[in-house]
Amino acid sequence: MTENGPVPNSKKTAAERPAPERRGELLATAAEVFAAHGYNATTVRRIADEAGILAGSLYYHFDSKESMLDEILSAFLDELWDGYDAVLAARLGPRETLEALVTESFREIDRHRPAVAIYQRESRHLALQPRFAYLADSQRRFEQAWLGTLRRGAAAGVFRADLDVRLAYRFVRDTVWVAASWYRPGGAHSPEEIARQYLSMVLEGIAVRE
Amino acid sequence: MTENGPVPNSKKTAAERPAPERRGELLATAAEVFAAHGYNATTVRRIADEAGILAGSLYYHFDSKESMLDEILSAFLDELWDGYDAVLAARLGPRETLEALVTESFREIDRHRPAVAIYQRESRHLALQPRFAYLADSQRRFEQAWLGTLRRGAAAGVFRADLDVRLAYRFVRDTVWVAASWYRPGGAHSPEEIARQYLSMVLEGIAVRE
DNA sequence: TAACCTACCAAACACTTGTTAGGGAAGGAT
DNA sequence: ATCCTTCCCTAACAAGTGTTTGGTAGGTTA
Repeated sequence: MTENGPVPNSKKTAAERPAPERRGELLATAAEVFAAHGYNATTVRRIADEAGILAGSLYYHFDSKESMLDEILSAFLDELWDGYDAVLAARLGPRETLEALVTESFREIDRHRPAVAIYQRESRHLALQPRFAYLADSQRRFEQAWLGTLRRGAAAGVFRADLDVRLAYRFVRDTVWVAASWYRPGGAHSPEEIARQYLSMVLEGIAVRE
Repeated sequence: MTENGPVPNSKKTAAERPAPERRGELLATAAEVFAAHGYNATTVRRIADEAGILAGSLYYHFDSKESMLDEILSAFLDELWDGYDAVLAARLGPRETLEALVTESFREIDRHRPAVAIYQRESRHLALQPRFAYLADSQRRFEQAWLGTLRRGAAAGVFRADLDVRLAYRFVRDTVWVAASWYRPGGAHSPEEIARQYLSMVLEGIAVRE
């Protein structure tokens, strides 16, 4: 029955994968626990507890703890790039592209907060494993999109040219994504409102102009 | 000899503590490994490997893995507050206080990069444990210092008053401290240079003024 | 009724974890 | 020569880890 003897990390094909509704619920609770306590500190028994089942029962739905993490992260990145690609395909000006990317990012944080938190915490060392190589790919594309926009803007005279572009890139990137560590859906501000204020700070600064 | 039978987390007194030079080296390598892989994912055998000794030998110098973490974090926070308190005691204007706090923060990142990285990754859930209650205290003082400065500046008309102050606080705080995740000592920019550019972005924005 | 599928449980497996106990080599002090 | 201190090793322990195996209640299909 199980022919995956010596082969590690064998993914089940879509055909033999069980009905997806329950999977989704379990992945959601797993993501929540991963985000709260970190991947390594999270035991499969804890996830199962939270879901109201026993640890072994998780293995009816998933190959391994690692494959849960894999599915959470790749689902998030797939959706993220759907949004980013739509923005980039519109070929707006640099400033409008930046605004759209920031807004889109906050929407993703709103929809995938646990996944974003996990990504931030674990992606650096996960990207070294072959299984999670797509994290490194994604990071490259990410840098390309943001850095390119900033460079275009500096060349076009809409962004300041006296700044180190890579510093500015990390500045904008970090500013946006660390929000996942404190953002709580259903809070006082909508994602769009947060994006508006963040953009105002990043673009205009917090100092009063004289 | 060891009278710490049922008492958990018993700290050794300064008198019975061994010579501090070796401790310092071991703490430095432990901090490096913690920062790279996360506290929970780091095994004491890994730390010992990196130090060229065996796992059990660590327990000649330290009570437990947790006490290593404790010492790393509290040493960092002690030094951080030495610097912050000096800045706050100077009673500068809001803008100058902000500039001094940011510059001081980047200096701390330069000197305690691993500790800062660990702090960011683990402080949230560590603060819940009684042993690490000082993390929560520190975070309260931290918020007080920064939020107070921003509020003073908004009232004095040097910072924009149309922004949500708490959003601005998190904005400034995060932009500064996440730098620890990519900063490498001895890189192209000195801490002061990075602080200068970050302050320029935070205060004036990255957009060109018309 | 019989066969089957889904989603779970109960119990164990091999392994890794932080930690401890006892010992010993090197070197300085007495 | 003896003692003491420092620093480490060897070898094990108990608890916790991810995972597997075989079984089973309950519903659906034939």
